[in-house]
Amino acid sequence: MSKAKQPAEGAASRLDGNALRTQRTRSRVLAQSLALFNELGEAHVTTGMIADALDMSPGNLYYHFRNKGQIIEELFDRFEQRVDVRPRASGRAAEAIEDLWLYLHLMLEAIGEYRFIYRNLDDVVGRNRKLRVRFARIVDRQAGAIVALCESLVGSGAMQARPAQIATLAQNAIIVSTSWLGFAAATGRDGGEAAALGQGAFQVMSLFAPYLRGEARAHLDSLILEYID
Amino acid sequence: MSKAKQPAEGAASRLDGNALRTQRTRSRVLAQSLALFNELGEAHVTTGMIADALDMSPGNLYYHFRNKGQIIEELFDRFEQRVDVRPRASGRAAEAIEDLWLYLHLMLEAIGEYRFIYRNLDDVVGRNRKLRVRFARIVDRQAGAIVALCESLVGSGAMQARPAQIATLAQNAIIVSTSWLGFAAATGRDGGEAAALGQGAFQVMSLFAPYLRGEARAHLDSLILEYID
DNA sequence: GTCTATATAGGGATAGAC
DNA sequence: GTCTATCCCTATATAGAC
Repeated sequence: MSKAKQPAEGAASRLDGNALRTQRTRSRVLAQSLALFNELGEAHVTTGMIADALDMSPGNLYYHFRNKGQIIEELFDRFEQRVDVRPRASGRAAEAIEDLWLYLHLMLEAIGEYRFIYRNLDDVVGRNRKLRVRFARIVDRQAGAIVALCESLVGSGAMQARPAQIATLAQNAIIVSTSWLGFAAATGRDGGEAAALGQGAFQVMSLFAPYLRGEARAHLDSLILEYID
Repeated sequence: MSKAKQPAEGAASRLDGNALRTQRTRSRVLAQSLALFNELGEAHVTTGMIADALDMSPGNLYYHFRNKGQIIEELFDRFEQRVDVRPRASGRAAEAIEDLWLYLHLMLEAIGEYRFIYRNLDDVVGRNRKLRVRFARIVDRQAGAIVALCESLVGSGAMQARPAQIATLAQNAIIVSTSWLGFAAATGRDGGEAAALGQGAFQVMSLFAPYLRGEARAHLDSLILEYID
């Protein structure tokens, strides 16, 4: 499926100095692109800006990447791996709520690291058939993970919710996680990325609160208070 | 604050035939722009496409509007008026839940009509200082309206929630309302605008369900079932 | 008020030297 | 592998005739 990306490969298949250098340059481009995309929005970052930031010529950048779309797709690859986390699912009630907390926390961190994807979902993902399908699959996995965590909570008596409610709850949790950063930016209240992330975690966790029972609910409240200071 | 927009005004201040025609042309441009923005996304609609769709020359379009940004701002004006709805707030419990339902429904409709704003919040609103402030004010009003409706529900015993919970709930309701359409499009499951809107209403209303008590909750469930068929 | 023609600018991408 | 130079296209916006 994936073809060789570098032209100079037929002669020597060993990883010589040049190949290493190539890989390093590609990585630098990806890292710099991610930083600029996150800061300015993908559409407002030109290939020239990326090259400039690396003291590199535009031509050289295009030696390593066919086009701008390829940079985006490779960043999406990395995000896809980064976000593919199997949640821990311990049986005990006291830990189940922390499992949920941990999982959502990891998701929000990953979203923050690759927020250019979420800042403009429509342009980055919505218009690219391949990415749209892959993104939908990521969302499905996330929903599945959240549902499993909720079922674990229900099993231990810490949560009270019917399957249909859990499904809707999981959807809403993903929507809020997905949209919070962009929403905060659009209303101009992000006030720093760290603050926005903490507030986002609070918003997401509060979705689950009304379904929790007994000490699980108190436990969640304390986790929230701890997190947002 | 707002200067005269048409040059031919010093001579005759009465509304003669030309002035009427001008206004009509401006309206046609705005309507066509809205349709195209909603369909393709603001960034992907050129002034030439708008002119073409109206069998009009680009030059003529620029006679009526200084630039593309002005079209966007005037559409935002219309949206701002469209969305500025004071919710009804009746005292009785049975009606209070319908007041909330009605208000959210109206919001979702308005968002659907001007979905190009929400489809790409960052580009349309986030980068324009004036629009960003105005959008934040709209969100504040919406939050205030939802909070008031919830307080009314609490007062009549139909809802059980503390003020802090209500504030967070209102925020989440706005985030889901705001983001649902874009999210559905990005995951490729919108399956028609009407369906997406109904599903969005369902997602939003389900946020309130766990805080409702007694027959109010049953009432909401029936409203939801009715709405999504 | 509307048109045609065009100036202008930016950014993606390529050619060819080194 | 990297650079310089440049092509090419698209889109905003303007000039000036009718």
